[in-house]
Amino acid sequence: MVTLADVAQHAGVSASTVSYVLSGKRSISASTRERVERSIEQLGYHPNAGARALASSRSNIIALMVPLRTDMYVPVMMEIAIAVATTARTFGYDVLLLTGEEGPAAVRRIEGSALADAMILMDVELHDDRLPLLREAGRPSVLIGLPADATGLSCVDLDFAAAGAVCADHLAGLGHREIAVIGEAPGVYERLTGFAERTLSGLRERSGELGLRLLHRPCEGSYAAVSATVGRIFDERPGTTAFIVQNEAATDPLLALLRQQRRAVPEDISVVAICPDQVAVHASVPLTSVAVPAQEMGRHAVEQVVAKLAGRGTDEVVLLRPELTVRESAGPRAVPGDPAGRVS
Amino acid sequence: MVTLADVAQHAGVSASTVSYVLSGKRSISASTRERVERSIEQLGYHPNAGARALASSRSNIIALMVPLRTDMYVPVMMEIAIAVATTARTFGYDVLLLTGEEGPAAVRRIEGSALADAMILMDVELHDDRLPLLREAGRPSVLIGLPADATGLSCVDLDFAAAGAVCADHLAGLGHREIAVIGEAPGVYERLTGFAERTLSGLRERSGELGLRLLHRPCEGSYAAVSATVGRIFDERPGTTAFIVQNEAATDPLLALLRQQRRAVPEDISVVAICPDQVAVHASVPLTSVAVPAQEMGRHAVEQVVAKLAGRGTDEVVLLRPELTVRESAGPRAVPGDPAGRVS
DNA sequence: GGCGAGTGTCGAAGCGCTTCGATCCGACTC
DNA sequence: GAGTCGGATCGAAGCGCTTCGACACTCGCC
Repeated sequence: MVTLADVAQHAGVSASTVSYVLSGKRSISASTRERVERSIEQLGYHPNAGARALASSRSNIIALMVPLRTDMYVPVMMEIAIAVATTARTFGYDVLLLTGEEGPAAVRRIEGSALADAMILMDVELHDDRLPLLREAGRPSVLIGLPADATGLSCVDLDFAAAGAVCADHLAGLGHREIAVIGEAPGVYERLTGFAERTLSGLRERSGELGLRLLHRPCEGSYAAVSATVGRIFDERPGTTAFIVQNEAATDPLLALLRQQRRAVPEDISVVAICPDQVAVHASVPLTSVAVPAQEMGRHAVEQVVAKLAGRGTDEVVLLRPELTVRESAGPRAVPGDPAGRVS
Repeated sequence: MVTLADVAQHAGVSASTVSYVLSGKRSISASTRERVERSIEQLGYHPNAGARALASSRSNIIALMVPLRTDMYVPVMMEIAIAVATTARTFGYDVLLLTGEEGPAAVRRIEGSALADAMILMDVELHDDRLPLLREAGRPSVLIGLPADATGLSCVDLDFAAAGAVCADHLAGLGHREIAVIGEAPGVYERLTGFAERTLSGLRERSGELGLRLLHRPCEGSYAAVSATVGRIFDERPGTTAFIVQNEAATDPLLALLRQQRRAVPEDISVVAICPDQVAVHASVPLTSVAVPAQEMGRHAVEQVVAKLAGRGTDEVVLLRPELTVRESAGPRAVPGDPAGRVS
């Protein structure tokens, strides 16, 4: 293995000079720098990560805690994780993948072992047991999600309340008055991750202002569950003309069901989804949707954590503005006896 | 930060003794061990990862290279990644998440910097440019997937050829003679990852033996694409009575389409999928399927890499035996004019 | 022509751990 | 009771890097 000393010898300088060439922390004459760089190149030198971490007490690693479960909103998680990894690389950081399994112990372990310089947590619950540890930790951290109490913490998330409001606005603008909300699986609400509730409260508030009738039902993503839920919704509110879906897995079954029931989308029933663009685009009817900006969240989290590591940056809650993209699944409310209402 | 020296002082022993308690590499009297362990506990000591890596030249980190793209077979990838992370922890390893973006450079970087002790590569292509580097690397590696030339490398993968054969067997056993195969997106074949081709060749071979007629069509996962593909299939082979689907994203659209065309599954048309169990279970008709054992592959890869790190274990290609689970989507072929054929 | 201010480079002291002898001591043998 | 063996512990030497203070040298200036 090639070491700093090898490079120094090859370039005819001292080890510290090579180090300064690498870090840029002191000025080095152009000629020396070039010589050193050539030697590095020729010898194929890579600094030893362990030695560097030990000497500098910075590992250039960011820990990313992903949820253990692989059943829910997987594509979003994956997209965030990959965005985190690629963005981190552009700042010279690598990413350590931790699963939620270890819970708070993982935070302690990372903190204690100096394995990572900072942490990014996904899938944060409202009252997450890791939060107290993070607050008193010596290392920066950023949450993707929004806990009940965010004081002393940095967070990045979609403004789900605003997302709910945007959906309500859009459907109200199209003339809809009775709206059904197909939510995440009951388990998501039980785990108190918050985002589903925030959507709902934004939705409820705006619906109140706009005079919409809202019916909310949590729902598993399976075809059977969606079928049962939709059945109950139409039983309870036969006048329902629009759905808002916040459940990646439920979109396809919902569209399939409506088709089967000979309810045309968007002519008879409008559907607005809150989901990644990818899901919206690939649906059997391209979905008018509010995007969950997974990549942007990942990128943002890294940028914030890197800023903190650089001494810049403070604790702040960043809620990304939701953007509704009009596709084909939502149209004006069909007015009974008015065929014009069925023109898209 | 608490150091080894702090623990040693607190326990009234030398630093090396503490180290040996931790590593178990020399025998330590029970009383000393207990004293040291109590001190570790009380002080909340965690060994510094960098120092440990430097001194021992082992980082206790396994690098995992995941594909960059987030459009294809995402759930499988995520499941593998999480299985790798959790399994690695049980062996005392952490996982470094690398994206395919860097390509061969990442292999060199990890190798040179000693950031990780070993590598696991996902989404390996038939002629992957990383393979030569891995062969001459000083660190063990395991591929999830199967390249064209696996000499000098360890691989774990599902035996896709056998999976294809199992599907053919099952459908033949139910009396089907004309079978259509809906494959992965054309991009998957172009990238030459191999698994799709292996399925196909297994399928073709067994079909030949059994006298089945096979029609294979690559297909994007979108509803529109599946619709077009299925249309063409029925045009070309009106006698088709069964589908084999190897494309997670296409299963739902396929079932929706068949329903729309009033072809009942499994009464009129049988469907067998090659996909993760989760997808099969959640489909609108629970799918008879050959599982892609994501977790098992991840676990296996880690176990193999750990064995190699321990000096045990050799280069070997492990092809997991496919298992077909009978659910509800495949039944006996409907014999024209024989209503009994429609009894499941 | 000597002084201060830069500028570029070097040496050495660690960072916290592992690991290799070396040492110590009690138990056992003949 | 001297000799031997082996288990338990210690000391010290690094691992490869960063970083601080020191040093040498150049330059412009009064």
